[in-house]
Amino acid sequence: MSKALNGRGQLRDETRARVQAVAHELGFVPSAVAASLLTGRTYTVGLIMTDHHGRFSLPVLHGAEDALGWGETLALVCDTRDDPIREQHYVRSLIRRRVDGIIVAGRRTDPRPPLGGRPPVPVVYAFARSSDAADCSVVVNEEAGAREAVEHLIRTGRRRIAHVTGPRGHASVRTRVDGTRHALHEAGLELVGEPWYGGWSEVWGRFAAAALTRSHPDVDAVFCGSDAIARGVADGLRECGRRVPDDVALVGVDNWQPTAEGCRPPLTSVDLNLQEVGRTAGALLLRAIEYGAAPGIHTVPCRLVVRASSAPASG
Amino acid sequence: MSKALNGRGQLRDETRARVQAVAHELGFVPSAVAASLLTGRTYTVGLIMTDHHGRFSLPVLHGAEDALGWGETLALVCDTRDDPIREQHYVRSLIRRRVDGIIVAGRRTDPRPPLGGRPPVPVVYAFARSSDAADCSVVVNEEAGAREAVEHLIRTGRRRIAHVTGPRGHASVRTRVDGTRHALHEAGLELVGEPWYGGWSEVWGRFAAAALTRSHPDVDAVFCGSDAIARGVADGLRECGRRVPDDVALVGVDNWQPTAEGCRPPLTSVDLNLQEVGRTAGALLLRAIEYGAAPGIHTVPCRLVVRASSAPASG
DNA sequence: GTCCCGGATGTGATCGCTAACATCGAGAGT
DNA sequence: ACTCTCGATGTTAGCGATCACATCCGGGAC
Repeated sequence: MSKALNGRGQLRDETRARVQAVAHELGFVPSAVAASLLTGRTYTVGLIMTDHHGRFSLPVLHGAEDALGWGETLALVCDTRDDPIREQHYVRSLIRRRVDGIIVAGRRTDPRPPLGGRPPVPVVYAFARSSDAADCSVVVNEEAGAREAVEHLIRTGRRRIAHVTGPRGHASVRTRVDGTRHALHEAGLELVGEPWYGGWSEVWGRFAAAALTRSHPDVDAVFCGSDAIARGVADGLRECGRRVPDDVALVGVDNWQPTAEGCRPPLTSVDLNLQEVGRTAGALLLRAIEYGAAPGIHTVPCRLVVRASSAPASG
Repeated sequence: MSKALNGRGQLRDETRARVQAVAHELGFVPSAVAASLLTGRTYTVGLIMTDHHGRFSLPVLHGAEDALGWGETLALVCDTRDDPIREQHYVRSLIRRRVDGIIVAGRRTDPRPPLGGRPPVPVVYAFARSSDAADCSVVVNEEAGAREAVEHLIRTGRRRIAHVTGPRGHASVRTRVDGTRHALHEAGLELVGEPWYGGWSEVWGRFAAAALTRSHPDVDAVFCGSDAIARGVADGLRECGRRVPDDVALVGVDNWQPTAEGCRPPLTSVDLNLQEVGRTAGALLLRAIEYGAAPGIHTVPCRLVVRASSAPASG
């Protein structure tokens, strides 16, 4: 019977067909539970996510689903709401369920402490790497992303480039500042003023735009640490009488559709390729499950999505 | 042993403690797989979602997680990307895995065809009800939400109220128009002009605001079909020289933080209570699993979140 | 006619746990 | 003192698959 349904043993085609027909007739569906008990594989992985807006975790989940083969392997999704107790709880629950592996999707790119509870299965950290270098992590190459954004601005004729970004404490913020400086330096340019550290919000973007216009009226481009900031900057600049992109070009980060396309003008943005992060994490996890762990930090490139906000200067 | 760890059989406390201690020492974790095989319950449910931004599904997932008791019962998440083939595939996969039940989270409120494949387990539809009335669905009371929004506007002194909303084809759009008309009628008022049907985007909101200002310059409030539209309307009105909320009050729908709080001024919005929808769906599913199905359409109320955009008229 | 061979089919042990049943032992009732 | 009972502990079948092995059968070779 198992032979007929899985096509494993050797038996006549006709027999196989008959068994399958009867099975279908009876609505019989073999139990994956019983198979798991014997083989030790559940074809199920845990996906631990820590952000409940899902702005980062969801694309990761989708990528992972792709890699896990649409239902071949399914994901048990656990939202920890950033609570270590809950995380611990979920990990135990996953272990009890004998998942084949675990993906941990972060919310910030700062390294996070590895999963507690000594999971006896492979773990892959996605987006936020584990602070233990012996773990397997998949991260976005944010520095290259920032560099690409700035190079794009330079290529389209901008020279006086400022950087308005999020809170100093975030690893992403520092990395993006480094990338920005690097790209400018390579082109023989300097950042206009210091980086403007603030929040991730539009309000901060508007405020920064006003201040920036006062202190550096000659700025002709702003690279922003997020789409929300960029959108605030766009509105702020417009209200100060600067035209985007004619007077000032803008590039954001996240390529978050609602913000990037609602912005006036639509926003050029660095896409963090989170789906690809998820896909890579899923693929690495599968490989780790079958052939053993592949520790290290795996990097996925960003992708610059060009829209109207960074059109070449009219002059 | 099973008795000691689950505290089920009757045995001396000391024995129980000793067994537990040794088990912990050895890092022994009992296998839920084996238990499921025997008891027939996996303490796992399927969550089928159809929107991959997750703007609707994710809150539903969180609510469901609450109801399912943080790890007591976990959810296998499947994103169908609105593809019936993939949905079918996932359902089969869930059945093979012997999930205890399935939650189907929609993306639009229009009734959807019930799940194919005759799942032998309870199914609860969340947000989008099943078109089969014999199924169990949890939906938001959008009409009451619209009514509440309009009543709020009336209570704060508005009389000339217009409605800018999404595409005519959507059930939500029709329901919200009905709620709006109903509330106005009860107060002895009439909608200013016809409802403005369009898209869900900011662009449409901006366009509609300009047109509305031209055709009905005396409008003192706009109830919008979504936060994105409302935000567009806010920008459009401002550019036509109307002040929000002094001249025109605004209310949106979705209470989607980034949009509602990024808006100038911050947006009063009807919260669809999706988390509560998820919680109810989870609770109903558990009840259905243990005591049999509770068919019918269960309704969850909306919640009006008041922000600056609907402050009473200054005059 | 007998033997052997290979493909087709049947059989049973096993995965890890639970629940029902068997057993055991000590204190109480007669 | 003997049984009776009840609470504590030990034993075992079986959940539903898989896989290795046993069996079976027909045909070809000798």
